[in-house]
Amino acid sequence: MAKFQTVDIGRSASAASIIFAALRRAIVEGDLADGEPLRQDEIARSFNTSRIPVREALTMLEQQGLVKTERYKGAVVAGLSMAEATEIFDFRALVEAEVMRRAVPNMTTEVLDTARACLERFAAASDPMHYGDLNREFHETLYRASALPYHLGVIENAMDRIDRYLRAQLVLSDGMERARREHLAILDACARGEAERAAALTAEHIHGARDSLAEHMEQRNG
Amino acid sequence: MAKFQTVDIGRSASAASIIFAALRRAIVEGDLADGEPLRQDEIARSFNTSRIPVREALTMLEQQGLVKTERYKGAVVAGLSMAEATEIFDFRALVEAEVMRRAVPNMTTEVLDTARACLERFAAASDPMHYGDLNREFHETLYRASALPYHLGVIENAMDRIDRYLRAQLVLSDGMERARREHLAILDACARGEAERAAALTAEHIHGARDSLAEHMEQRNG
DNA sequence: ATATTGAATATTGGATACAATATCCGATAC
DNA sequence: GTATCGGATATTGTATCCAATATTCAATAT
Repeated sequence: MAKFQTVDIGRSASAASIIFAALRRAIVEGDLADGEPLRQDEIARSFNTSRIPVREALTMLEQQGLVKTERYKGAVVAGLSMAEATEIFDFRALVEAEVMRRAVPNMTTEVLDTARACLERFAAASDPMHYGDLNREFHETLYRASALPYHLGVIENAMDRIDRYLRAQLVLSDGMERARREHLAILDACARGEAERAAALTAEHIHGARDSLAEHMEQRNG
Repeated sequence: MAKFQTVDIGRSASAASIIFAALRRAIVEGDLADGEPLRQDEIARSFNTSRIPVREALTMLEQQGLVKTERYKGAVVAGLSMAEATEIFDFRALVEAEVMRRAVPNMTTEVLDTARACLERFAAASDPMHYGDLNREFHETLYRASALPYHLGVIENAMDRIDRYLRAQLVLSDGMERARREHLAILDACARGEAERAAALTAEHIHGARDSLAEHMEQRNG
C-alpha cells in the first residue's frame, strides 16, 4: 500500500526520440524542403549530441518514408511525385472512410463536442499555418472513437507524408472555406448517427483534397 | 560513352540492413517467440559486428511494430493480442480487396501464369513451413498488377505482423485445403476479369483466416 | 519469515575515434 | 577546350569506450 502519492516524473526521453520528433515535425510542416539533405554532423551539433542518436532518428524517419537514405551518401527529405501523392490520398480515403463508418456508433456527446470545438477554433484561427494541426485534430478526434489503434497509426503515417502539400494547398483559393463546409457536414452526419453518410462524406472530402492538390500543382518533379 | 560494360557488383549492404533482414525473417517466420528478449550484445557477437548496427536494426524493427523497446531495458519480440490480430486482419481485408479490385484490369496472362505456378508449387510443396512463403508470393503476384506501391508496402507490413500466426494456423486442421480452394476461386475471378468478385473473394479469404485463427487460439495473452 | 537496503553485475544509451566511401577540384593528356 | 585521372576533403558506417539505468542478490532490520 503506497503511503505517499507517487508522481511519474516524465522519464526523460532518449536523445534519439527527441531528435526524431523534431525532424519529423519539421518535415511534416514543410519547414524542410523536398530533397533537402540532412547532414548527421550538422544535426548532431544543433542538438549538442553525437551522431549516434541522429542516425537512429534518421533510421526511424526512413522507415516512415519521410526521408530517403543512400549508403555513404546520406539522407534527404523524401518528396512525393504526383502519382505517389495521389495514391496516398486514395489510400486515406479508403481507410478513413472505413474507420469513420466504425467510429460513428461509438461517438459519445463528449467526442462530438470536442470535434465541434476543433471546428470553432479552426474558424477563429489567425495563423494559417496552424490550420493543418486543427484539421488533423478534428479528424483524429472522430477516428479515435473507432477504437482501432492499428488503423489510426496507419492513417497517421499516411497523413505525415502528404501533410505539407495539404497545408500549402489549404491556404490557397477556397480551400479553407470548402474544408469548413465539408467538416460541418461530416460532423452533422456523425451527430445523427448516420455512419454510411459520414463515411461517404469523408471519402469525398479526401478525394476533393486530392483533386484540388492535383490542379494546383502541375509543376512537380516525377 | 562507356567503352566497357559496367557491372553492378551488388553494392554490399550495410551491416545494419543485413541484421535487420535476418531478424525480421526470424520473427515473421516464428523462429523467435513472442516476448523473447533480443540482447544487443548477443546479436552483435553472432554477426561479428559491434552493437551499433544491431541497434539500428532494432530501431527499424520497432518502427515496423515487430519488436517493442523500453528504454534501458531492451527489445523484445512484439506479440499480438487477439484484438490486435483481429484488427490487422480486418485492415488487410479492406486494403487487399481494394488493391485486388484495381489490379484485375491490369492482369496480363503472364501475371496469371505466374500466380498459377505459385499454386502448383503450393500444392506440391513438401515443407509445410514453406507454405507461408508461397501463400504470400501468390497474393503479391496478383497485387503487383495494381501498380500501387504504397498500398503494397502497407500490406506487406500488415502481413509481417501476423504471418507467424497464419503459418501456424495453416498447417492445422483443413487450413491448407481451404486455402487451396479459395486461391483457385480468386485466380479464376481474376482470369475472367471479374474485379468485384475477385475483391469480394479476397476479403472473404482473409476474414476466413481471421475467424479460423480466432477459433484455434482462445488461449492467448492480452 | 518478510520486507528493505545497498552493493555488484548486466544491459542499454551515448561519445569518441577510426575506416570506408563519395565528392570535389586541379592537373594532365589529347 | 574537353575528358580523364588522382589526390584532398567531406560524409557516412562501424568499433571501441564510457555513462546511465536496470536487475540481481546477499545482508540486515523488523
